Amino acid sequence: MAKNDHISMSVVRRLPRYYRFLYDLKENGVTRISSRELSQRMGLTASQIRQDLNCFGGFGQQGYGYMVEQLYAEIGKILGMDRLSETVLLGAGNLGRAIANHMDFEKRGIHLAAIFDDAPQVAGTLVRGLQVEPLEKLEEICAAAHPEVAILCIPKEAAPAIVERLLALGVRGFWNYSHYDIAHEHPEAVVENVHLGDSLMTLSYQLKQEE
Amino acid sequence: MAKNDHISMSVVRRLPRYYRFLYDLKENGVTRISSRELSQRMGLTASQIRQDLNCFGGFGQQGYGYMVEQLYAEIGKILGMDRLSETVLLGAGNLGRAIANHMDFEKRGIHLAAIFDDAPQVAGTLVRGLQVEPLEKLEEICAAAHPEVAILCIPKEAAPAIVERLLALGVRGFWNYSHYDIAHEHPEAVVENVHLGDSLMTLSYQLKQEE
DNA sequence: TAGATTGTTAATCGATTAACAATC
DNA sequence: TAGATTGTTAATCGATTAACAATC
Repeated sequence: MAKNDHISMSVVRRLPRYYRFLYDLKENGVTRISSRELSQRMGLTASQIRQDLNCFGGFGQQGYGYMVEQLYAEIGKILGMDRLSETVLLGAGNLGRAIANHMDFEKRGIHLAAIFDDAPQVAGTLVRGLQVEPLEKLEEICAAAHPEVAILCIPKEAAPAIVERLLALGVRGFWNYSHYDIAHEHPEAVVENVHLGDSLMTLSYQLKQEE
Repeated sequence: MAKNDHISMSVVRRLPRYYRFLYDLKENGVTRISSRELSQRMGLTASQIRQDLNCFGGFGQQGYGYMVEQLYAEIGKILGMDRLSETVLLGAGNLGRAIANHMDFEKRGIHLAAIFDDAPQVAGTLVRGLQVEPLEKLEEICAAAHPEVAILCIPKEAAPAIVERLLALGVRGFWNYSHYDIAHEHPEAVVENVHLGDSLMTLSYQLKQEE
């Protein structure tokens, strides 16, 4: 499918946004769109949109534009939304429970198979219909579910040991809310960090500049 | 304080990570560090660290390195961690409540003054010691608290009207978990988007590439 | 066909890395 | 002083924008 084998992360990080805009266009009954009109709606240049899309193939039609539904489907495939990755969630504190309940996992290519936490307040409770399991059952449950993704909503201190166990169980990707630097310690892992505190501090910086 | 008046967002987004690493070094009793050693710990180049820091001033000492505690304090000041921004949270669903309970707001320069939600399940309940207020009290409460930041944990459809009201009340910065494109609609606002679904989709993309 | 818009190459801009003189 | 390491300039690399030929 890919025209080039290496696509820069700058491009990849724009794909989900294209995907969302195209979904909205589709829902609003728009069937075709030019790079120029999409660029105006998204606040990008038309040139960038055409460059981005052409990393993956010629999805448009010269003189005409892009078919919204087809382009939406193509980007979905590129992002891997045409299958579900088995996934386990580590940590059922405030954040872990909110992620479990809030995310549209199936629409994001994820199937949540199990949730783990040792804390007595949550152990055994139901979260999104799943019983929170103790960590000692990690190996047993993962041997059956074969997760390739783990979501880490655990404290930094707990992360190193759990990451080791998950890697040994075949987990390849981490959606990492902890401050443990998985990518640096395990270069073979695929890591997407979500550092909410960092994001908030960046907002603070920008506010300060405006004064 | 700033040497240059415009600092690129590429640099700014690295600052919170420096801040975290320096905090850990400080906690571990490290008093000074060279750009080379920090670069090895963080997985950056020494050159980039020196370039980044020099956007804001000469914090190091030639032949010696950087004083950890001093550098930590300087970056904190640059990020605005030396004061608290009054902040309101909109939306006390799964995500809003988790954000309220989970974030170390005070350590991130934020004071959470009020939480708003109209849903009957949460209206009037206590979240992080604050009573969830109905949206009709937004103007009254903001007139007293003068928030400059709003955290949006509300659905996309609810966002446009609420953003208008918040801007009219003097809010300048938005920590935006919704899919409403504030920055595009209101170029004068400072916006930091947190699009968790987008982040998860980029993880999915990266996993797919590895196969 | 004429008009429109893509796909793609070339030009520009910005960010990162390398090199080294300044200096502690 | 000699050694180390910064601050800063220059070189490289990568990403974005502009331009235009291809083509629907």
